[in-house]
Amino acid sequence: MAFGDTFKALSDPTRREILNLLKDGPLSAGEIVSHFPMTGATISHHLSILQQAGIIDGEKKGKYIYYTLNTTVMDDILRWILELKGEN
Amino acid sequence: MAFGDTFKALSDPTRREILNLLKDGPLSAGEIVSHFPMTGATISHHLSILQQAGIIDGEKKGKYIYYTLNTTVMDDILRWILELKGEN
DNA sequence: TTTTTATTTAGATATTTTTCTAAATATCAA
DNA sequence: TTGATATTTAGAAAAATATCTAAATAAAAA
Repeated sequence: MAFGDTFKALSDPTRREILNLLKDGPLSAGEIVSHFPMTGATISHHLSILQQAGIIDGEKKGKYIYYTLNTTVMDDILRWILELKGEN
Repeated sequence: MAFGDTFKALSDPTRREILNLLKDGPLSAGEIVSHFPMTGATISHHLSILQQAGIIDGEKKGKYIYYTLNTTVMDDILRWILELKGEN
């Protein structure tokens, strides 16, 4: 919800990789897990942190939970950086 | 030097506040310390992390070390976010 | 209904991070 | 040169983080 949560969420390489995967469209938790050498529990934890930070959304469809990017928080980050650069 | 270092550097509130201070121009380590309720050693550590990440530069002038923003790394972050948003 | 599949939650451990105090280094002033 | 000031480095403790295994929950399939 705050910048801290966002940057903290983005500071982990696994989580950034998850975002890159979601760039091409929604994926279920299991599909995401299959891209990493970690357990489902670990990836679930990372997904929870990303969701908490508002960077992704999860929607349950039957047995699966599909995750999608939500870039509105990213816009806040963009603005913060531009502000820092004095280009705003 | 990598995204990880940059986001990790930005994920701490004290460090973000330091960057905000430097937005208005260079400051010595001591001047920066005076804005926080932490010891000089702690702030020195934060400055080191920011410098390691390439977000600030430090130049020694006699007894003092003046720190300045270096926003070129921020441009990489900007591009990464825009890329994620598919606006690029 | 029972079993299987998808995902999360709980609890534990190892690593990393933040912060402190004390000591070290470098520069300036007397 | 001696003493004071500015800053960093070293080492330690507490808190946060990433990861695992095992257990819990929920939905689908048999």
